[in-house]
Amino acid sequence: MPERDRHVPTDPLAVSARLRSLPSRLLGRAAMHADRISNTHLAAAGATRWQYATLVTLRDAGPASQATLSERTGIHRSDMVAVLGGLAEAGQVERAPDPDDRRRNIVTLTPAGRSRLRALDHLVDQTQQELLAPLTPAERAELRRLLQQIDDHHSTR
Amino acid sequence: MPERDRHVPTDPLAVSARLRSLPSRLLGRAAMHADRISNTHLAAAGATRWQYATLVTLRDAGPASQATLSERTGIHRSDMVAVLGGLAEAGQVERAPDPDDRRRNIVTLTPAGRSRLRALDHLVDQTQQELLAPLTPAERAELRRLLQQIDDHHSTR
DNA sequence: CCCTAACGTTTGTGACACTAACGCTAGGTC
DNA sequence: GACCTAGCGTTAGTGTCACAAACGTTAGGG
Repeated sequence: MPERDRHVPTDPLAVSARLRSLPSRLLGRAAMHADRISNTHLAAAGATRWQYATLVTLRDAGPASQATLSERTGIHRSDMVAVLGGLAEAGQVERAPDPDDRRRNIVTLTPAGRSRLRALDHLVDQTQQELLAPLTPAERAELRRLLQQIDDHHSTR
Repeated sequence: MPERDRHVPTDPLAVSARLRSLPSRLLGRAAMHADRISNTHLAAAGATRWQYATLVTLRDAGPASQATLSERTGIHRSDMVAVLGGLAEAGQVERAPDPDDRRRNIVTLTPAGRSRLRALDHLVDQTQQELLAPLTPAERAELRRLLQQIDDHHSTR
């Protein structure tokens, strides 16, 4: 006796083609994977993405006030407080009042922070490899280029 | 008298090149822009991204239980409750117990939901245009392809 | 009759981006 | 001098998103 199609089994994998091709949705999902991967790896080393971004910025652009660090990293200044708190507590960063403007803190990378950063650099590179595993080198470069165009376009305005 | 360079003005725009080129960071920033744009437009129409995804999935893959809808949309089943609650309250969806399995609710798109969805389709298309404005049609297709590869690779495992 | 498992639901968690407000300090202008 | 405006670091709170844990209900197999 042939199966009566009660419920019309409705394959759960039948995702809408429109939904699957929406760029905003694809971006969200890819970013979700990226977040999960990099958070996992960084957490295993006892660090966070914000801490890494702050350390890199201090190394590449030099000591700066918290407000300047906020602009450079894109981390909100009210979140920067805790980030620097953690880094200072770990001795990777020094927060000293600016003698020329006592509203400011001048944040400096310590030797400990610098060596810590080298380890994290290595780790972050691995996460990028894992994230971009299915892409060829040329495709990775193209993806970077396209994403940078989108970010620039919506950031500068 | 020439300006003495106290503070070493430290251009706030001096973002680290390494940080700016990190794919995971670029993905996060692009997704942030995408979220902001689509949330703004959908909120103006009194809808959310989750509601839209659910409506589209119901239209394209047919009536289904909440659990099946969760798998198809990627929305967690504990969040799906409120989404369907909102849609049902607005009369865009009907939630009826499955006579063949009383654990399940069969969710169906109503005519009101269908016409509402047509309006949202239009609106969502506009957000994609706005998001991808700086890219050529060929670049948009390439971006979709690359993002889909990343998503597929990290979803199927 | 158990046992296992799936379903819908409620409650809570954590990361992220952001707003609002506060005390303090700097740098004018009257 | 007194006054005002604005930037700084800080705290507390908001909203979205993805998810975990647990509970009562129902199905179905040994």
